[in-house]
Amino acid sequence: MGTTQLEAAPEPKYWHLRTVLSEALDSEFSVGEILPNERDLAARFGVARATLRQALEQLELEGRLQRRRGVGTTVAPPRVGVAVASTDEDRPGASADAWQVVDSALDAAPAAVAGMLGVRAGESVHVLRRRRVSHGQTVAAELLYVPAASVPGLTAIDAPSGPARGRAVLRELQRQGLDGQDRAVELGSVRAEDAKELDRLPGAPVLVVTTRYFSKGTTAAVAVATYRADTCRLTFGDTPSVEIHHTPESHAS
Amino acid sequence: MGTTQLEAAPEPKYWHLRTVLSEALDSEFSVGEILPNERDLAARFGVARATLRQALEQLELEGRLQRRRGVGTTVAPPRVGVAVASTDEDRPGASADAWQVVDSALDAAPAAVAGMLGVRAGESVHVLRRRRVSHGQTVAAELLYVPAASVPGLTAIDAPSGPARGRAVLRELQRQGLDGQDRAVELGSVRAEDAKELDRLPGAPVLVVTTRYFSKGTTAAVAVATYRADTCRLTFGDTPSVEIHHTPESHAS
DNA sequence: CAGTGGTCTAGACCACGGT
DNA sequence: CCGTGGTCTAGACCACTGA
Repeated sequence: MGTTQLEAAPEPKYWHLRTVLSEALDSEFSVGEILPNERDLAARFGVARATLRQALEQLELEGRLQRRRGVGTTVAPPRVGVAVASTDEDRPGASADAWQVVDSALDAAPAAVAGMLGVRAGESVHVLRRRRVSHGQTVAAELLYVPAASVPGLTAIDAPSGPARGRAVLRELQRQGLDGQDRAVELGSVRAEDAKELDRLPGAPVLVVTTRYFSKGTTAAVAVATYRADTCRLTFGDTPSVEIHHTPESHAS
Repeated sequence: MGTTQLEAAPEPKYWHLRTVLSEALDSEFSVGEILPNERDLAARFGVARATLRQALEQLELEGRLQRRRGVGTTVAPPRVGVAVASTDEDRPGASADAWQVVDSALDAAPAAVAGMLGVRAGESVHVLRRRRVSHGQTVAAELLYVPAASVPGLTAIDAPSGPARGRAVLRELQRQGLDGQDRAVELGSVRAEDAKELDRLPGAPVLVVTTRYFSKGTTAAVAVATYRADTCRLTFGDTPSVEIHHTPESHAS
């Protein structure tokens, strides 16, 4: 290729590109602005499209870019802070704007979940599908597993499944009283099933938050929530949604 | 390619491959076992190496695989749970085994950090480099920013920089009394500088934990810690390091 | 429809680890 | 030194969006 670079750089091209583009984003582009298409950009930098894409991938991972098939690549807004540790997250009333029940049914608990719940693997539990919307965008999809034993007062008046039933389960769970929570955060990839709802392709990176709800010394429920890693910053603590300038590349010197 | 698959699958090859490999890992491989090399695997599945690599990348992201140049691809152990919200994380005595001070110096605070600390951008603050070791492996690198105003009692007896000075800063910070913390977790990529320490290539995914320490109503310090996303599960809450079966693909139905 | 990003291929060479 | 994964290329075709 050309003789543009004169550095003795053992630095990969895509990484250098990432840096160059990152700086360009800071200085020459504004949020929402659309970048030149990948073929043009690759040509402009004198690299193959695959290499250019590797750099774009990084920037998307860091929440700097947003790419949509058929549309283009745009400059992403700073990540939104979503509060994960609010105390009354599951109270249907208080959290109506944060979580909405999509569906509910009785289903077998996966082995990992069954273990945490202390029920037999494959035992049927309530499975609530919930969705979290923030700033007009779905930022998280969740599966909430509630063993029948945790909601003894649940009547059969409501339908056996559906959103209404789900809300009834939540109400009853809340009525039992929850005295503690326990969370873990790890990196994962979107299941094909959640991909559409989160408007991402299968395999896109997500932050998986596993929550255990305790009641009277036992694990009353387990929630597995997947947050879009590109657009979300999970906040914990007393001051939930303080706006912080985004931290693209882990931290600067 | 061959006529092995008979599905009308609009599913990408790499995604299908990921699933197949994932199941194979569950049933036919044990932790630490070394997989066939990428060229062989690609040939075996009748795909290009790039496609095979895309599948491996996914599995590595999910913490199922570990790839090392010059060595090979091995089956990764379940992610280790690292407690992030323990109350006395910064007490030098109690956390000696978790965090170790690598270095310390006075340096300009990056804009984002300066904003949180309430100091002028570029103002000189104590910058502590710390490292967290778990199960004999470095799982996190951290930069702790402490403005001079937060450690008024700091004497000039110790060296102006170096690990010893860092420990002195920590001691003094602890002596001032911290009355609260505030955390945010987001996805990022390893800086080139941290890459070596974490034994990862630049750009590898990390969980960036930004912590603000409060004292007497003001932000006394800010820490930016980057955890290896492939090997770590961040835990919050009362029961820190309970072993949970890993959750590879966000969650199973 | 044209234009975008997403997938896939079949090569090549490089950087690194261990022998 | 060889074998490994990591980078890079130059193409091709597909899936989706919006005019």
